[in-house]
Amino acid sequence: MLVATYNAASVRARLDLILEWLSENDPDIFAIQETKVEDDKFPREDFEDLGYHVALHGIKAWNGVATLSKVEPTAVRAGFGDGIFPQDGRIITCQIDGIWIINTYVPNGNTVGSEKWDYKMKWLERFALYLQQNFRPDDKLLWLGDINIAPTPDDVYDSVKMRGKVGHHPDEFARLDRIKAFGLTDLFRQFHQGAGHYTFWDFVLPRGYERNLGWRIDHIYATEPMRTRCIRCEIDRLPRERTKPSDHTVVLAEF
DNA sequence: ATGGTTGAATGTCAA
Repeated sequence: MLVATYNAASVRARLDLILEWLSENDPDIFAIQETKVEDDKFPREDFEDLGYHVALHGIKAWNGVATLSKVEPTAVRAGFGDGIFPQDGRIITCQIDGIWIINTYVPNGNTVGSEKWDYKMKWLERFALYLQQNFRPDDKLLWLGDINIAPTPDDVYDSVKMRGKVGHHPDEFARLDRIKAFGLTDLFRQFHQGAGHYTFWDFVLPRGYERNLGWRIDHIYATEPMRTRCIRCEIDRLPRERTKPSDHTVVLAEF
């Protein structure tokens, strides 16, 4: 089984790129973040034509998550399902072929100390609670998406410069540790060590991709029953090298 | 020193 995740930075702007990637790689599950489109405008048919079911939680203009799967998803839940936390297109959960798939677009946080930063902290705390209240560590479960945290010094191009900034801050590390304490493992680090493995390169930095000024902020986490079944986890840089790319690229895991 | 790019929407914000 092949599972992949991709922050598309607009699913419509990236439609041809995604359709080609799906045709070439034939994943069983493909999680998209930052779809930037309401559900009734999502290009559903293009994916259905390739044999995918589509589970959506989109809003107008920003955010938005979509989970595509060859096997029909069940128990689809958009948002945290508590009627309290904002339904802002950042989390969609479903069960696919007996495996829980939680696809998230974690808030960016903008700048440390801002209102958006506070929301990111609260969101991460809410997500830790969501795991504890809805799942067990011995469930077959994957958490994947744009996590918006580079958790170790190897996960960002200049850790000394970025430490204490948004995306590489101790308060983020602590909250991610608490989430992982549920029983989740970062699959990429099961197979690859060291610096330079990134999933996002900021458009703003001149020749940022060519100079590999990146961040590893798109992750796939697994509970123990899925970790032991994982045989491969890779970053595919090809989508980032295309014309009109997203600023992120695809991360994939095989089971 | 606060630049630079992209997408959605058409103001300007979010990333």
